[in-house]
Amino acid sequence: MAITLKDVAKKAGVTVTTVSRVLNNRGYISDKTRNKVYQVMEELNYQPNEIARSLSKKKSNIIGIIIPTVSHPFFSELAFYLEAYAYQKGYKIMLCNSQHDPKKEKEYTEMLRGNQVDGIIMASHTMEVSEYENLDLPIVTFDRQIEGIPYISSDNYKGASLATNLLIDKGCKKLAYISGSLSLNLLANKRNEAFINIAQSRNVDYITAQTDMNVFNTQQYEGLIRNLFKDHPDIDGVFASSDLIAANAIKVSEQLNKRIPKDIKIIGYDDIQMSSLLIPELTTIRQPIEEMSSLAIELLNKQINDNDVEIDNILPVALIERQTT
Amino acid sequence: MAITLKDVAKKAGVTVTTVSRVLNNRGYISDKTRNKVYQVMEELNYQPNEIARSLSKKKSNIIGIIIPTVSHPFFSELAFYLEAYAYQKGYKIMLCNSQHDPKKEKEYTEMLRGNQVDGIIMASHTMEVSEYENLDLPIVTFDRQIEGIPYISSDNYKGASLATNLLIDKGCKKLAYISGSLSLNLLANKRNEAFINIAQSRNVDYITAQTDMNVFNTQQYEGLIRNLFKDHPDIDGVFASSDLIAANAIKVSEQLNKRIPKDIKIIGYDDIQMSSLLIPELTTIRQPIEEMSSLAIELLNKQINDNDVEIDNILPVALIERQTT
DNA sequence: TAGAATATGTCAACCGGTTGACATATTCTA
DNA sequence: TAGAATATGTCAACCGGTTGACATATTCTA
Repeated sequence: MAITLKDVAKKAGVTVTTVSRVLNNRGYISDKTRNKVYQVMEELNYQPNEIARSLSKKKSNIIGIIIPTVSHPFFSELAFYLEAYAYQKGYKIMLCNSQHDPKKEKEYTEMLRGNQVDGIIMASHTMEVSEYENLDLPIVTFDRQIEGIPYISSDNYKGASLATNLLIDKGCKKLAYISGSLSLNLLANKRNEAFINIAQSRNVDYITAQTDMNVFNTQQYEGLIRNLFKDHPDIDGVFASSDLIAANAIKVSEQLNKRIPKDIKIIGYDDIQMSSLLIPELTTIRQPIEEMSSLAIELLNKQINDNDVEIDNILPVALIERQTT
Repeated sequence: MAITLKDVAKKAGVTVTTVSRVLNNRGYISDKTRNKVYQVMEELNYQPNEIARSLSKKKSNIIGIIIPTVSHPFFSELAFYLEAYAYQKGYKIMLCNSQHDPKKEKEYTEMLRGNQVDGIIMASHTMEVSEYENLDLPIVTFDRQIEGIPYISSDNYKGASLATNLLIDKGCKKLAYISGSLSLNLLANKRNEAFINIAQSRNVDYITAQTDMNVFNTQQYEGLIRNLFKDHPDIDGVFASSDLIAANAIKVSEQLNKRIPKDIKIIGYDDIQMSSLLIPELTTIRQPIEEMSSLAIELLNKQINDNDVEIDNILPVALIERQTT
């Protein structure tokens, strides 16, 4: 049977009010009484019931994170840092994999709302803007700009510019930009925009290709890339919107006997840990995943505590040159 | 201000008892009343307060998962499936990254206990056995055998046998087994055992190398492997205890101009998604990550519902031959 | 028509902790 | 010594939902 605050009070010879005062560092408490209470709690292996505390204080200290899939390397790293920084600030993380399915996204937000989470970090973006209005919760989004909601993004335009210019500077004549679906109005779509703008302004031939919305696995990436390379064998420069897509492009290039970087140069986006593990090591645009995570928790925490926050949070990217260019 | 059950009852013209009956499908409720209540809940955008329900029902429907780090590809995949299967059964996942730190592991279990989780899936194993006894919670462990606690593992001995025999059958004369720390008494250590047994019984020269306990990143793997290859340049067969370590071995081999599989053959363990993305594609021992996850949730669910469960759950492995052997 | 079945209401205790308002006791300070 | 400061207790309402026990009303069935 679970030990309650009442048991602690009884054994410590004080009232539940006193125990609560000790726990919440509220009011006057002598060191003698405080130590006695802590000692009894330890003896009884007492753990305050966070559910009861949440109900009473109307604060759960739980943050929900909704991501497309935690098995994707970018999001697994993001989840790792989010949890670490959240924990430092006394929050717990509830993990939700939406697989970019609007229905699941909606379900998860409802679930999180019912669980009285203190806030939501939204890194999955298929829900309609209007559906955010019903939430009445602190929210931080990644890569999506919604009126009144603070968002975090890396400088996508700059990143894509760096990548596209590098490919051109290194002599590429036919560029390809490979990404996930552009049908969501995400800030990451600026990568596509920059790619096109720069290719056009520098008079370089280019093509773009997108996956379907909920594509995160290797077979589908491979298929798309293989077809692209078959249809456009003169592609000699690839900019991919993620390192994972880039890794697939490396793979297909190898299979088609395109030497990297001699015959084809490849640039990714993210700089996930895996990118330096590839052979050849991937040149990529680095998103500061850890900083983004830390900032997300900071922004959310501020909102939870009714502090003002910056709405627009664009973090700098960096070009990380390795062996694919 | 949050809508409560009371508001719903008032607007629907029934009592809170009736609304509760509708919500919990308890007692007699006419279809007319049921529909009316649901309609009002929708109009008011009412979401039952799961915190209050958890306190009342003494069931949170939350499962804690403690893993070394979700950014490791094996654990990110595991976390993905755990969350998916848990959600199907009405559970929510609280994510905890322990980084194989005993102190953090202890903290997380305490935190989860305070949050009244219905159970814990433990895939991080530095806590003393005695510390599990205080938990009084349904638990499932991965890869660790603790008296009275159901565990899940793949057939480590079989997997390592398949790998070691394959290397020898393919002509390797000097084998190396590279793994994480063996100082924890984990079932995965049977891989080491099998490796040594088979090498010895088949009279093949071998060596083993281990990382420190909390090593999960590439630089440290690389350093260890590079030193190993430098000190033992005749190694021509590598069995790694994870695909991630194997990927590093591939990398270092390339750097040292060891051709794969001609000069050196490499086998991993896990068959994470990344393994087929490597160049050359990795031969590995497949752990059925999805099945293990599904089973873990099943075992935990049964315990939560006071049903008997199997303690020993060893899942079969498979040899997946690709290009590194 | 009597009794059973269906349907909803009344009532209040319960889950485990929090907290405001005030009372009481003791110690400290000017 | 009076008043302030420190320290703990008393009391009960509160958080939002659940539920048992019973009452009351209506409808159905033999």
